[in-house]
Amino acid sequence: MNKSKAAVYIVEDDASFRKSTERLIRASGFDVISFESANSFLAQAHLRHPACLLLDVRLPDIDGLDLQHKLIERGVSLPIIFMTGHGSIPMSVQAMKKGAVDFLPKPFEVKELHSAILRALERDIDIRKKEGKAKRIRSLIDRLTPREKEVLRWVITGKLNKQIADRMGTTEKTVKVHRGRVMQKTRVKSVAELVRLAEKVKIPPAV
Amino acid sequence: MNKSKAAVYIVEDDASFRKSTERLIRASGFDVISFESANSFLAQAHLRHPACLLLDVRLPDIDGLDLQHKLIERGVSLPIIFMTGHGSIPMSVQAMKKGAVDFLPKPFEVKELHSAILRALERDIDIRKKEGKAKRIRSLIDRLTPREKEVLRWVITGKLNKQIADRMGTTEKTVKVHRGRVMQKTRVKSVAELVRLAEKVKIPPAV
DNA sequence: TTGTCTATTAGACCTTAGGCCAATATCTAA
DNA sequence: TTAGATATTGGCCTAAGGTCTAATAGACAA
Repeated sequence: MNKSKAAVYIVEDDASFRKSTERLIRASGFDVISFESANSFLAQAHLRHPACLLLDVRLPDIDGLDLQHKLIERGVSLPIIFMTGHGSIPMSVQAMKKGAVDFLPKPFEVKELHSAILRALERDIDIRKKEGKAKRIRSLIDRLTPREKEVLRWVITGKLNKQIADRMGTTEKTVKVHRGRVMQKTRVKSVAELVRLAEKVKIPPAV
Repeated sequence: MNKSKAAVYIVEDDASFRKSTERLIRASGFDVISFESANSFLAQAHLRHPACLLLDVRLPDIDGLDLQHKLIERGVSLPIIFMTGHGSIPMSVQAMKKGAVDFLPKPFEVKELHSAILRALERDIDIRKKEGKAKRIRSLIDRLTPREKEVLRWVITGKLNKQIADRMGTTEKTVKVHRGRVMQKTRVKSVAELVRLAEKVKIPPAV
């Protein structure tokens, strides 16, 4: 949406390079928050969004690639653009395999950096949107009782109430009640919507 | 499945390197089919599968990266492993961005090549499986008449027959008939299955 | 011209789904 | 012990889905 409010995190130990890059990015209309080490960045409790990370590979404490790995492990899906003065092909390949948006050898063109940032921010917006949606859906589904969840899985499998009752060892009447509550609690008005909802949070159909 | 029958295509102009690589891969139990130029590879009418492509970046006719691009344009989803003696970081990054499985600077370890091939073949199997499934589904859906397709889209949106009839300017009866035929032709027994089917071939719900 | 495919509609009939009200039983937390 | 959540079932009634038979009509191909 409003990209002028987007944040670009920079983790770079070379002070002069960091500052000049900072100025450059600010000039493009982004907010910049910089760090001179990986750990000081990790100490950040809260990340803004949309945002992306401009990351130097060689750092005093943690290697840039290791930081990338740590973020993935923690489930932080912040798009990363690597910068490096002494990179190698295997290094760049590894970074890209793990989902980096780009890998820029210093010195690089301002245009390249700018386009990489735009791509990274777009990706962040995309991811956040999906994550947000999945979160909202999960919170709805968490309100279902165990029995209701069971019915949900059979319903999205396409089974009739009668069949569900058989498999669950109960009566059709009971299934109907559970089913009705599932529809209420998940706020959908049709099985089709329910199936789509379940897909988004990867609830598999029952056996 | 049976990886011993997998094919590895090699496109490499350096004859000695090509032959030694060929031997190496054959020793791992794969079939190898090699070419000394991109065009001779492109002339191949039919690709085997599972398979992957070991591609040199610098070639006499077409650049390896351009070949990758051409394959993508043609909708050929063959996993590619690049090899190169004079590569650069931007080159490897570009290749990876476009979906290469790996990018190996010569000389590389046999182990690396081997693991890259295994990953590439697995990816190919995955892709083929999905493509095959999508193809089968599309062939089912192609047998639907225009009117039936229209009904299909409304059904997977979760609309009632009555509502569909309104929007299509016809009667509920007619919708029921179309709907019944859609279920028959697509061989599903429930709306839930139909929704899942449509998802797999990316048929969007109606407005 | 004839025949097939497609689209449309009707009527009859049966099955499913879903909502409303009421009641019972269990279990847990306050 | 009591209130609340959960699971269960029944009866009753309406709406919606699904199938079958049958008929009409236009488009297109042999």
